[in-house]
Amino acid sequence: MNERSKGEVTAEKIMRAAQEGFAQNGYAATGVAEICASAGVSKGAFYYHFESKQSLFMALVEAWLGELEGSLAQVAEGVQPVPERLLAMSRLMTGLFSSDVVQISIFFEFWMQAGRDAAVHAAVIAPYYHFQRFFAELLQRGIDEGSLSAIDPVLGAQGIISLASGLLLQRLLDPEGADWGRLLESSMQLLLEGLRKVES
Amino acid sequence: MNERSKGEVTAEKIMRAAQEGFAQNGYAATGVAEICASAGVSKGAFYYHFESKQSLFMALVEAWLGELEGSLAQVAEGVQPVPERLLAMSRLMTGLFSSDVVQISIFFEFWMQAGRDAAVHAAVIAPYYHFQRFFAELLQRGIDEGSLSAIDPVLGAQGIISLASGLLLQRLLDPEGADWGRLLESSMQLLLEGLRKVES
Amino acid sequence: MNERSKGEVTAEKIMRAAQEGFAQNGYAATGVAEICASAGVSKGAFYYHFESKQSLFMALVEAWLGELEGSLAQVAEGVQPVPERLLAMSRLMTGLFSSDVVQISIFFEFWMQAGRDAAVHAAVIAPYYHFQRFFAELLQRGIDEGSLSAIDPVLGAQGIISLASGLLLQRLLDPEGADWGRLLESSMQLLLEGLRKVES
Amino acid sequence: MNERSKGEVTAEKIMRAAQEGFAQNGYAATGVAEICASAGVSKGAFYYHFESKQSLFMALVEAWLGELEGSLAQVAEGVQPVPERLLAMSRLMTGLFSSDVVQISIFFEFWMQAGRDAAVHAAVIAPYYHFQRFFAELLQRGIDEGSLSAIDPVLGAQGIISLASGLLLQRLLDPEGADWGRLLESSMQLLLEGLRKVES
DNA sequence: ACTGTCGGGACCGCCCGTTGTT
DNA sequence: AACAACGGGCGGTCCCGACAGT
Repeated sequence: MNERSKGEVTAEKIMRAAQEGFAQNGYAATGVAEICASAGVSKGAFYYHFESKQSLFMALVEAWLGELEGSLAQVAEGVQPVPERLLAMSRLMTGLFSSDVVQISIFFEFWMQAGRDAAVHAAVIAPYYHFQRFFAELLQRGIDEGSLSAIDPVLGAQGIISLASGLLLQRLLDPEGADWGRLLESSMQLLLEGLRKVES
Repeated sequence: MNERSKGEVTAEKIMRAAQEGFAQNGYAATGVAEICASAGVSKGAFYYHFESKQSLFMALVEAWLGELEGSLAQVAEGVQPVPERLLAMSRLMTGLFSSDVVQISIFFEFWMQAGRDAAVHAAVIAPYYHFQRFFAELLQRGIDEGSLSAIDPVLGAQGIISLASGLLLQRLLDPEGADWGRLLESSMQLLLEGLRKVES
Repeated sequence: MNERSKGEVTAEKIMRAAQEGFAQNGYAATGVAEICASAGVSKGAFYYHFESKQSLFMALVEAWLGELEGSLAQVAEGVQPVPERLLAMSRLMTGLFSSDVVQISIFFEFWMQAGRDAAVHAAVIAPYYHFQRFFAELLQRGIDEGSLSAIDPVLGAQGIISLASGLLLQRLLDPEGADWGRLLESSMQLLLEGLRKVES
Repeated sequence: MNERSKGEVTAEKIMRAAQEGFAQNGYAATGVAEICASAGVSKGAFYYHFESKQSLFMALVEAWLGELEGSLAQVAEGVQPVPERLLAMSRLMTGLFSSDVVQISIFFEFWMQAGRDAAVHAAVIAPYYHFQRFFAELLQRGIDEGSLSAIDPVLGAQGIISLASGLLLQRLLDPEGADWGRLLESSMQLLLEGLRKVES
C-alpha cells in the first residue's frame, strides 16, 4: 500500500533536516554531516540522493516555490471586488506569519542566495515575476471594475510585495514585537485606502 | 603630526575590505584570509585589531548603525507638514537605493545575522526600536496637526519600515527591474494617501 | 574473514604514531598533521576515528592503563613470602626499564597532563589508587605473615611507587648513567631491609 | 637607594609570570603574549630582555638550579652522624612539599624538557650529578664512620633522589592524598633502616 | 627601556565529496 | 539504497618574533 519508495522517504527526511539547519544557521554554516546526522542517515545516503549541497538547496527552493505557487492558485479566483479579495488574501497569510520563525528564515535565506548564486537566482526570479504579474493583474482588474484608482498596477504590485516581505523581515528581528499577522492586514488596508478610488 | 595612528588606518582598511567581502559573498563564505589579502595586511595585523571574525562583523554593524543614526538626525527637524516631510525623506533615500547593490546586501546580512547571533541581535534591536519610535512620533505629530487620520502611529511606522525594506529586498533580487528609488516615493505616497485625513 | 575491520587498523596506526610523537616531543609540540603523516593517513581519517587530539590522548592513556592493569594481575597471585614477591616483581619491571626511553616518556607525559586536565586526571587517579591499594595489601599480608615489621602499609606502598617512578624519572634524564633496571632491584632490597621484621 | 635598575625589575616580573604560566599549563601551552599580559608588560619588553621563549625558560631553569644549590650548601656541613643528618634534611624539605603544586609542576616541566631539548639537558645534567655526588659522599661518610652498612654509595644516592622525586610526583597527582611532607620523612627512615649497619 | 603594530607560519578542527562494500 | 571509511584542503585562531618609533 506504501506508494512511496524507501528512497523518496529518505530524500524527504534529508530535505526536512536541511531546511531546519539552513534556517537556523544559514546555508554556509550548516554542514552536510550535520544535516545527515539530524536526518538520521549516512553521508552515503545523502550523496546518493543529491549531487551536492548546492543541489539540495536548489531542491529545497524549488519545493518551496512549488508550494507557494499552489497556495497562490487557490486564492486566484473569486468574484468579490478586488480590495476585498486582497484583504482576504492578507488574512490568509496570517497563517504564514504565525508559523515558525524558522520557516521565514529559510525564505530569506533563499532570497539572499539568489543575489549571489546564478542558479538560485534563475530559479527564483521567474516565480517572483509570476507573483508580481499576479498582483498587477489583480490590481488592473480593480481599476477596470472601478474600485481602484488608476495607478500603475505593476507599481502597486511591488508595493504589496514590499509590505508583506518587509513585515516578515521585521518579524525575524522581533518576533514578539507585534502581532505581525494582524499587522499585515492593517497596513494592507492602509495601502488600499490609498489605492481606492474616491467615489465622487 | 599624523592625526590618525597607523593602527587605525589598518583597522579601517580591514573593515572596508570585509564589508565588500561580506556583501558580495555573505558572512560565512568570506574568509579571514580573503579579507586580509584584499585589505593588503597580514593575519597578524587582523587579529591584532579584531578579536575574531565575529567581532569584526560587529564593528561593521555598529559603524553602519552609527552612520544611519547620524543621517536620521539630519532629517529629524523640519517645519513642513508631516506628509511632505515623509515624502521628502523617501526622496532622500533614493540615494541609498541607487547605491551599489553591495551596500544593500550587507544591510540584510546584518539583519539575518541578528536573527541568529545574540550579540548582533542585541546591537541591532535597539536602533531598530529607535527608528520605529522616530517614525511613530512623526506620525503622531501628523495626527496632532490634523494632516493624518487617527491610526495607531506605531502600526504606521512599522508599515513605513516594511515598505522601505521590502523594496530594498526586491531590488536585491532584480536590480534592473524597476526604478526602485522612484518606486519608494510612489508607494510612500500611496500609503500616505491612505493615512491622509479626509478634509471635511 | 578479516577479524579486524579496516577502521580499527587505521585507528591503531594513528595511536601508535601518536604515542611515538607525544613521547618524543610532548603532547603540545606534536601536531595532528605530524601524527597523520607518520601514520600514513589523512586528517579526514584522523577525525573520523577521534573526536579531537585530546580524545586521542585519552584513548592512549586508557589503553596504556589497561595494559598495566593486565600485567599487574599476572603477578598478583603467588605463594612466596611477600618480600620475595616484591623483589620478583621489581625484577620483572626490568623489562620496562630497559625499554625505549620513548615508552617511559609517554608515561610521564600522561602523569603531567593529569595534573592539568581534569579528564585525564579522572582517568588516571582511579588506577593510581588501585595500584596503591594493591601494594598496600601486599605489605599488609607481609605484616600478617610476620615477614615485615608493622608499619603503615599505605605509607609503604607510596614509598615503593616513589622508588619505581623516581628511578624511571632519573633514567629519563640520564639513560646511560646507570643500570637502572638492576638499580630498582637493589634499592627495593634496601627498602625491604628497612621493612623486614627483625627476627628475634 | 634602589640598587636594582628598572630593567631588572621588569625581567623579574616576566620570569615570575612565566614560571606561573609554565607550571600551570606547561611550556608549550603557555604563550608569550599570555606571559606578557600577566606580567603587565608589552611584547617589546619581553624581547628586549629575553632572546626567545626558550631562553626565558633556560633563565628560569638556571635561577631555580641556583636556588637549589644554595639551599643544598646550607645543609652540607654538620657534625651529627649521617643518618640523623639525612633525616634532618628530609625534614627541611617538608617546606618544599607543602609549597604550591605550581612550584612542583615547574620542576617536572624542567625535567621533561631536559629529555627533549639539548640545551636544557646540558644545563640540568650537571646539577643533577652534583646532587648525586653530594648524597653519595654523605653516604660514604656514613659508611666510613660506621653508621651505615657498606653498600654502593652512588646507588644509595640514586635511591634517595628517587624517593624524593617520586613522592613529589605523586603529590602532583593527588595533592590531598597524603601528608606528603611527613611521608618523605617516614620513607627516608625506612630506607635508612635498610642502610643502617646492624650493630653487632 | 619599552610600546604599538605587524608578518607569516603553523595548528586544530571541520568540511565536502568519493570510494569500496554490502 | 545506503554505509563506513577516507582524502585532501580550507577555516578561524593564535603564536613567536621583528621592528619602527619613541
